[in-house]
Amino acid sequence: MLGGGEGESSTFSSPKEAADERRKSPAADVDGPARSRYPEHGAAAGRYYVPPTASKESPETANPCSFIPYAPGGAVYSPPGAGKYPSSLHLGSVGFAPSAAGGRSHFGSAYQLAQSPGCIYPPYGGPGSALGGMTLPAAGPGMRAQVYLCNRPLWLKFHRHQTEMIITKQGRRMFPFLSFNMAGLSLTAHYNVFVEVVLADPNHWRFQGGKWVTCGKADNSSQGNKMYVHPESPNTGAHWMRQEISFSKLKLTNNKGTSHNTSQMIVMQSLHKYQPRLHIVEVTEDGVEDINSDVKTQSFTFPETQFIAVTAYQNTDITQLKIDHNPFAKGFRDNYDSMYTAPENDRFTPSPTDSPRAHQIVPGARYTMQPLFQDQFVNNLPQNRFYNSERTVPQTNSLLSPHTEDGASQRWFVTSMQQGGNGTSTSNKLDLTPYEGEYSSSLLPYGIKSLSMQTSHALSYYPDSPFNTVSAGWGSRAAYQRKVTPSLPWSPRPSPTPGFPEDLDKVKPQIEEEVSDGGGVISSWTDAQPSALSLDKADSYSMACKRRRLSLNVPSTEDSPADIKCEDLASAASNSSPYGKEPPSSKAMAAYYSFYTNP
DNA sequence: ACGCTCGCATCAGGTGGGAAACGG
DNA sequence: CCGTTTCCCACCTGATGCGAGCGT
Repeated sequence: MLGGGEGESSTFSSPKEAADERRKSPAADVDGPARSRYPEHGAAAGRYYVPPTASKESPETANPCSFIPYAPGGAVYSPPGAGKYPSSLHLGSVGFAPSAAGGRSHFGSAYQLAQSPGCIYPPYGGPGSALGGMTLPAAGPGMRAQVYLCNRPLWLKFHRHQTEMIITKQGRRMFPFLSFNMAGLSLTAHYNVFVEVVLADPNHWRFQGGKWVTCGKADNSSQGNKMYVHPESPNTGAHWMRQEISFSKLKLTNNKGTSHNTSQMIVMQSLHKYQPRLHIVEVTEDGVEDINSDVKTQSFTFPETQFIAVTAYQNTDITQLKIDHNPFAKGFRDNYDSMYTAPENDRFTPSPTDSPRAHQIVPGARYTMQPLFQDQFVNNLPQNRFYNSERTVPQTNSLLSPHTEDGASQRWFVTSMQQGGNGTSTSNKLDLTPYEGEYSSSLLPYGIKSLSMQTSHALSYYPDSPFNTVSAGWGSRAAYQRKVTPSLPWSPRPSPTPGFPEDLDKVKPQIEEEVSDGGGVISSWTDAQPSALSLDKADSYSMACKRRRLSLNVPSTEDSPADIKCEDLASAASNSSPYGKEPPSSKAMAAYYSFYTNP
């Protein structure tokens, strides 16, 4: 029913067993042989990520969509001994690109790079603007991979307030968690996929006066695991590209001495800023690095996933976002019940009948939350139904599902970096421009066509969700129609809204504006979407926040416009193809899948 | 009888809040 | 003293098992 997922999972009697089995793989075992190739944890202390535009007071930083330091010539923190690796990791890959003459990295080197002290954020050499010109490379060896941050809109929401991640002794999951879609891998080649978390800057941080300020130097002596190998590693390119690759089980801890579950925990220090990085390493079939081959490692960095590790939340805006978006924190939502019992007129938002975005506007658990919730937790699907691990659902749904009303469905895409290639880019900003046309069709072969929308049961895990037909971008939502109650007043799709292209036309320029504009992004969006946002998501959200604690630094209401923008876009995209009976137009896709690229 | 779906109960585990403990 | 960390709590989700109901 679910294509390859079930078949593969059948190998193991349980997810745990499957994971254990995979862990036997040298590559998958972070403590095993493969791992031994990585200079261990202590070395990570010296690795920093320093955005070229460094100053946190700069507009670049202030703008969630422009904080990405892609300037090729950007400042890079380069501790002594950092010079060994190509400074090409940031938003790019090391290797794989056939043309990456100057930047290719040996397979083994990539690992070292991942673990070695020194700079991991080399100048971004991309052109900065791949707008519209981007196409997916044909599958095959030697091509560059593209990686999409599936839940990027959610990450952006958090990033605007400086994301915080709780760390505990026993380990705390990340929220949002990392979730990617991949493309451009060789279908038959085997890859290890893992996440590494490194210091983002050399500072120690503290929350003072309602904002984060640096406070001395970071403790470079941090020890412990910095890597989390995806439990499905190693696996084929086809496997990785089939559906979302999520790291929902990844845990963060401050317990350096922990000896159990080290493979699932990343050790970090409180009040330090970290930057997760995704690595894709081509390996042999048995998961061993092929040291005889060149250019086998690609690394991707999404600046919006940067976060400060804390043992207790500092910024109440972050707390509120967590509560609003993390289903496990539903118990802390104070309007959970009222959202259901309140009369239509008393709600914070009209029913979706009035607007396809209505469910995103209400702060209540089952309104605002659900789509994001699905996004993040689709990964918790019974693993044995898929790939025994943190998989979600087939990319089929995530890419073309019409049930993608939430902006989280958008995929934010990073192509592997072309070393020394088109180094003409002077862009210091994240290129969020929706890519045009060809991408959708190029990507389709990886499952979109092969899997039926109805085959996915991802939403079966949210049977009570009125939005379970809404793909939140975790991409993977498929219609779970059986349990959807058509009579629900907020039924996400009472009548698919036609005219998506028109909406899209409005949305796309706004996104571009957001990307290119520094701090004015939010306001511009707000101004541009007077009616689209008429449901006052912003107001709803702010109201919700007002009923709770409010942090001193940023008015909660500022969140809304940006949030809406992302969600609105996805919503528009989803409307273009009700229930997936027809794929979105290339135009829709262009706006729907914005991406980072550095060809 | 058998297979399937569904609803319910149970349990494990994740969540932030808040108080207490810790430590510089 | 104050900032940080730890622990416990109530609440929630998700996985699982069981039995009832239904159709073949």
